[in-house]
Amino acid sequence: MGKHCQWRERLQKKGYRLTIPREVIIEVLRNSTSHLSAEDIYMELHKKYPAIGLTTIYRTLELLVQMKIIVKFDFGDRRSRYELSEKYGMKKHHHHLICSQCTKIIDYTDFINEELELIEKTEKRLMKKYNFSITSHVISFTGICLECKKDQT
Amino acid sequence: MGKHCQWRERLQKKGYRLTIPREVIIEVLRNSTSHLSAEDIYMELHKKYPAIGLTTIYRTLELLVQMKIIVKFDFGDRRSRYELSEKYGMKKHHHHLICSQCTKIIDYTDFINEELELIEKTEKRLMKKYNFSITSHVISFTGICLECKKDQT
DNA sequence: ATTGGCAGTGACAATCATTCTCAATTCTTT
DNA sequence: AAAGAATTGAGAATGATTGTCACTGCCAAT
Repeated sequence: MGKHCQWRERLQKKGYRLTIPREVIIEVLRNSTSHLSAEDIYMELHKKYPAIGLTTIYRTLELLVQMKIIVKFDFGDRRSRYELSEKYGMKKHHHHLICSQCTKIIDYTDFINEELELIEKTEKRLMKKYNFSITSHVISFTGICLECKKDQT
Repeated sequence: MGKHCQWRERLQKKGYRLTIPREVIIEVLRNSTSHLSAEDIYMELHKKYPAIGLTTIYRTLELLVQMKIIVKFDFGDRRSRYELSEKYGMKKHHHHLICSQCTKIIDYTDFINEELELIEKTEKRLMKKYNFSITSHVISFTGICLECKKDQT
């Protein structure tokens, strides 16, 4: 078992219980190729666990974000999306490529080291200058993907 | 008159009319220190132009985004925010520093050249690899600002 | 100058993701 | 088993955004 299982301990240490919804929501996030919305997760679970309500999904996601077990993203499509944070998931750090037409999102991990180096340097300088504790960053590129480019004659 | 006035030509060339709402919405964006939401703009205008409705604000903003005269941002507070794009505004290119507590947003222009150089290089490589026309990028850092840090004893 | 047509508009209704409320249920610890 | 707290689900409420529709104002052709 790698680090990615320690979320249980993490929750319990804070007095939260391990419940079915929490188990399976994390499971869904782990098995997916990411960027699921609350509704996506609900749909996915509904097959096997019809008893779990959407409200619970939202509540659980909020808790997990707060515990930094998952990360919440806002790509411009008016709904939040979630993915396991690196520490608890198996995915490598990545950034996003967003198609503004079909809102498809591509994760890329290329050239990431170079980016991260710069980011780290920048973070340090910004924290000092603006007295700001930086906890995370977002880098994303927006544009038009191949398929959408084809479509627009 | 600098480039920042050419949005009129831009609209007209596409067959759109120059109307009061369009004029004043751009004016508000130009005079503000940015990141206004649709409602912010509505409030601002309502004093002098009570006849302009919120719907028109939304419609105009959508049009201006489409024309790339303004840029739409989604910081995680569940409402879109807008700023003039560089080409039509006077602001220098900048990135964002977001406080996750009070949602205050700091624009920073420091170290931006270094960042842009890397970004440009990365964009080129990504476009090639993923067959993706990149039109814009977002870099933002999230964290806790000085004031909020103080508050949380 | 009239008219036809369409861009532009505002009030209001509708939508949709998310949050709130509250009563019921399930743990955990006695 | 019982108390007390955490967790839950259904449904209502919220709030930003979008859709509808009738009305207005502008421009071009007659």
